Amino acid sequence: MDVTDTDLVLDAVGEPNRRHLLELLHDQRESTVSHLVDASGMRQPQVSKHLKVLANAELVSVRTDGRFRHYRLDGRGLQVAHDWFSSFDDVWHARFDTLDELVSTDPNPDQAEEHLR
Amino acid sequence: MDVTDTDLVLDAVGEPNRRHLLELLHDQRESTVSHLVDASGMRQPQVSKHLKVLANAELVSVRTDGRFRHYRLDGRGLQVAHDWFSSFDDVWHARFDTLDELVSTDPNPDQAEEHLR
DNA sequence: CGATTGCATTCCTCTAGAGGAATATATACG
DNA sequence: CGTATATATTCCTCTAGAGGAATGCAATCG
Repeated sequence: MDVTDTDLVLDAVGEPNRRHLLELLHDQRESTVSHLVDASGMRQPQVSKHLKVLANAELVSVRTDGRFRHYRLDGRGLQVAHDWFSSFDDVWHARFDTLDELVSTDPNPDQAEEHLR
Repeated sequence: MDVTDTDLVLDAVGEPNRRHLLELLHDQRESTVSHLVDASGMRQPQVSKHLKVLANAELVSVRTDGRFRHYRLDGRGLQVAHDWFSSFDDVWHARFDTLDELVSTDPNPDQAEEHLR
């Protein structure tokens, strides 16, 4: 069981505070650690540690400027995750197809909703 | 900090064995627990427990048939996750835009790759 | 009916990893 | 220089939750 990119990315995103950091980074083009500390309410060491995990999954990248580190979102990791979920798109396509079918053919749509999800 | 649908879904997916179950369910339209036990190599109680977490996040649904439970993917949870990552699509669009720009204007693309990610 | 099968649940244990405090390191500033 | 600031890292603690064994509970089979 080797750890793939997808594993790295989805493991990293599977933590609420890290998702919060990603959302904060989405607003500002670029953020320093201290800004993320203020905005997130977490303590500085936690922010740095979470950022390390995110960077390792290529979900964020860093630019060093003096004693500042400017973090920003990294499209590579984000796209890996997006693609993984996209591979399931047939599931919700099937969902709408079935719904269309029901609406157009079933005179009593209250029944037979088994597994229409 | 209330737990949203997105939190429920991404927390659930943030576990390798649960992702494995989702992938197994993607192949077969529908699977019993015992089939998932065989296919995953996990023990029955773990499979049942993971399925419970997935069902709670609306990532799978169940159909009961006698003493069998037929699980299948649920488009609702999958789409919640997909949508969350889609909201970041501007990040990788920006990435390709910048790449296009470099390719078309920069005579020496080996430099200045800072943050092109 | 008893035995078996399919699955859920309970209880226990154990570990990964999140959080906290202190410290290290590097840069800037006076 | 010494001091302050920005961030990373180390070490420790503690808890959520993953895994295992046993059990509960229906439904089916003979």
